[in-house]
Amino acid sequence: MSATAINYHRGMGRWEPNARGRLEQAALELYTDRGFEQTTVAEIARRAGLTERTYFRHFADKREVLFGGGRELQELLVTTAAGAPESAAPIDAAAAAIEAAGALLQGRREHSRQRQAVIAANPELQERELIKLAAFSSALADALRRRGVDSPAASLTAEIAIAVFKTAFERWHEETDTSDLPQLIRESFGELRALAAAEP
Amino acid sequence: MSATAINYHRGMGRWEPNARGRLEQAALELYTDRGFEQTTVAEIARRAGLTERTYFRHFADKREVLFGGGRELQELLVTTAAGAPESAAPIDAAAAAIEAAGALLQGRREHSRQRQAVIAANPELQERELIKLAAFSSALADALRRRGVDSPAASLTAEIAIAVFKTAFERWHEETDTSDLPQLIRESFGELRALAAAEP
DNA sequence: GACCCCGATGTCAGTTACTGCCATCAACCT
DNA sequence: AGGTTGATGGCAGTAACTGACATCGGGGTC
Repeated sequence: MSATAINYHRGMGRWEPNARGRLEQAALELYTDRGFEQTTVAEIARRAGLTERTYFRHFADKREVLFGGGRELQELLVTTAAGAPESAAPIDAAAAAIEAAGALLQGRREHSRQRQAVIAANPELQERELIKLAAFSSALADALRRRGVDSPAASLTAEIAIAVFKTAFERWHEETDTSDLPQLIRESFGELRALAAAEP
Repeated sequence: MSATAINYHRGMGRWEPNARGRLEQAALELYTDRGFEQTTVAEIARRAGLTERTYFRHFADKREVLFGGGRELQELLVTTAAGAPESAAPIDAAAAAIEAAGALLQGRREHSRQRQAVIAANPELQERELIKLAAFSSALADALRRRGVDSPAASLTAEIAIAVFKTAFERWHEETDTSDLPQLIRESFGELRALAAAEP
């Protein structure tokens, strides 16, 4: 196992490297230009220098090509929640996890915005987005349970944390100037406390 | 416009009446018995005494046949939220709406359980369920805004209300005895206040 | 009652997402 | 040198969905 990584120069191997990444970029471009429905998988593959059959070896379906980054985000959520101080209340551990995820996204603002514009234009893509968020919620709830939180409370806390994230994320994309996503998340959690505490 | 309804006896018209309802029932049966993926739209249509093409005139796709009842529920949510006392806080108006929806579902417990079992067994159906819930959330948020609630607060409150509904709905299906969904919803809203108010 | 229109359905052809199976061939291992 | 592996291509097949046109009983018009 000497220096195997040496072989990964452009064109050194039998195929161009990073086929997956090329597919993701080609898809985002085509979905942006023509729209999701007006794009065929064959076109995406052709632009990436591959065939349709190979596309489906990298992604389960036509939508999944936009959602590859989810795993990374989910792991960050889970590890951050798990790493919160023992003394932190469930909602605060969840808030810390959401903030960390926000900090990660802060770096890729333009990419995130372009991707979100594509998703906003198509209900099928919104469905996929929602089930990914539900998976985040489920993973976060598991992390809270590992902290000793009661099971239904963990589910509810995680759902609420994701709901807060959604509203902050939306605001972040709406704002024209370079705004700070973690800051927006903190503000939204503040709103949450006010709303839930409200007595008529 | 004399008694036109008289014509709606079984077999009196050119076609059997209630084609839509027959499709819904046939689909639920087949999805329950063989599973969603193992059922074709042609089979559903055949069991309902119709053709595949006619199925797609009643429902936009293979999944939608399970989600016809959504409009009714959404209207109840909106009208209940709108009808809450002016003095009620946003979260309380939302809670009242969710409770009313729960009361409606309480009547169809067995049907709801069978439907939910089918959905739980298939990710594509879960995606559709999630986007329907998101639509409920959006409609509820609009109703709150019409009450004068600040726009982001309305979104967040509605999202939280739906999250509470989801956890209560899940518990309702898990319990073996005949439990009361509105009661479970009230309990879950109580939990919410405790969680959001928690200070470490 | 002859006529006509309408609306729900049927028929058929076509596109496209997705899958299974087998072939290819450069890199790697022994 | 020879066998193995892994990413790819090619090809045929299924099933979801769509558009265009045909059918025909019911209800209204005159």
